[in-house]
Amino acid sequence: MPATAPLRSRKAQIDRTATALFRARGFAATSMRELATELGLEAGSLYSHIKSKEEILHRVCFGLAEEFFAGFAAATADASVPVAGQLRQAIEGHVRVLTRDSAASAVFLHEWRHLSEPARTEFLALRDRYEASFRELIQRGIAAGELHAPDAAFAALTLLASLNWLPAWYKPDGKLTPDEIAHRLAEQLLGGLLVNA
Amino acid sequence: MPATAPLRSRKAQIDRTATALFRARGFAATSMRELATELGLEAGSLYSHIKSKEEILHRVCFGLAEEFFAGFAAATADASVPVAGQLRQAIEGHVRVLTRDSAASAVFLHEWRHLSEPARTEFLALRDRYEASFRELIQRGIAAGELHAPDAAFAALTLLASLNWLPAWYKPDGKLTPDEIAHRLAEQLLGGLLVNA
DNA sequence: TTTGCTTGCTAACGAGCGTTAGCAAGCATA
DNA sequence: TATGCTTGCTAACGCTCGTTAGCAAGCAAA
Repeated sequence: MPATAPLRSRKAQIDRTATALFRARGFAATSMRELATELGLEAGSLYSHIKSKEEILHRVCFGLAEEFFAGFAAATADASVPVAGQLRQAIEGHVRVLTRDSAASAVFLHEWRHLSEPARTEFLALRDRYEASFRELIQRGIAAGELHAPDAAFAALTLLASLNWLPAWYKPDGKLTPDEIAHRLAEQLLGGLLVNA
Repeated sequence: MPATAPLRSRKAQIDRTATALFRARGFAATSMRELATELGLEAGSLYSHIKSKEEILHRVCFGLAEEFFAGFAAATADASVPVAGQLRQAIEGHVRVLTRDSAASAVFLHEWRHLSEPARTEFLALRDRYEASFRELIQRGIAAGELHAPDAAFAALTLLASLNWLPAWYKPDGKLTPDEIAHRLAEQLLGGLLVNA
């Protein structure tokens, strides 16, 4: 009995609110009653829209994984671009996803461990594949003489680490726009990678 | 009725085991019964040694904070060392703490949010102070012409981010020793900061 | 031998958890 | 008017949670 038509589907509202709570309190410490209250509902009512608490987490984690892959694919689609440029675009794409929905990103980064099997293993496989993509890109950059690093795997981990800390401090109303942040991060991180820094 | 004298106090054993569980499952998802089982005890027996579940978390978080501050103080004690050298030592000190007890480090980095007030606010103040120390060190390095970065605060966040990802992938029996990791991280991160990279 | 500390047990408490069953109101479509 | 989908309620289920009370065994010091 909705008084006004919901802007998005109720399910999407639940996902959004749950994501914010999961980020703030953690998945395990967020109760369905808390989530329902935040939405002005009773706990039982949630189950008209979702199957389980974990289903929400699953959707958030795998949904964001898709976004990250899409961003990387777009950044590396044009093979005529120098590898360093592709890496810069991949960094900016990654940051764009992180800033577009930093709550979901934080959940993606930290709460996946509460997925039960086999989802957990599937998720880790996706994450490994994503990291491998960066590693291979850096490797190609080293081979092409555009980048320098003692260890591509090490460099990839460090690079993603720097980026992934972003949701911990990013505020949408901060003085830096997402694009400025992305650009600055790319500059600073590539400064340690580019041959002629 | 201990058959053999405990190597360390029972309390310390509880802390260590709890830390490992908190890291693996998260604070909220770790039950006292699980912790007790891991130690070969019943849940109620834990309370002969500790006051509460949160007390363990408190000890771990604030204990590690002390270690980080001690490392930083040692790294920056000698004012005759160039600032870049002090920063390198601070990085290595930070990595040393992270690798010496990566489980406790992971808890320190991610589970502090389950501290209740006022401990939570106190903890965040400590963390802010630690970040500020790095920021000021970088600032001094920029002022002295030893480092270059568009924004010291930004550089400090990025630097700590790279380091703090370490507990997520560090394995004590990996091919790199803690010192090698520390050195390599310092190289790569300073490579983007040093004037003559 | 007495005292007291450390260590551990069993049993239970009140509370909160995720989830389900059954029902019903409003709405769009046929 | 009839059908069925969306949305929401109340009440309750079985279960697990952190924690406490009361008791007792082993040991070290007095």
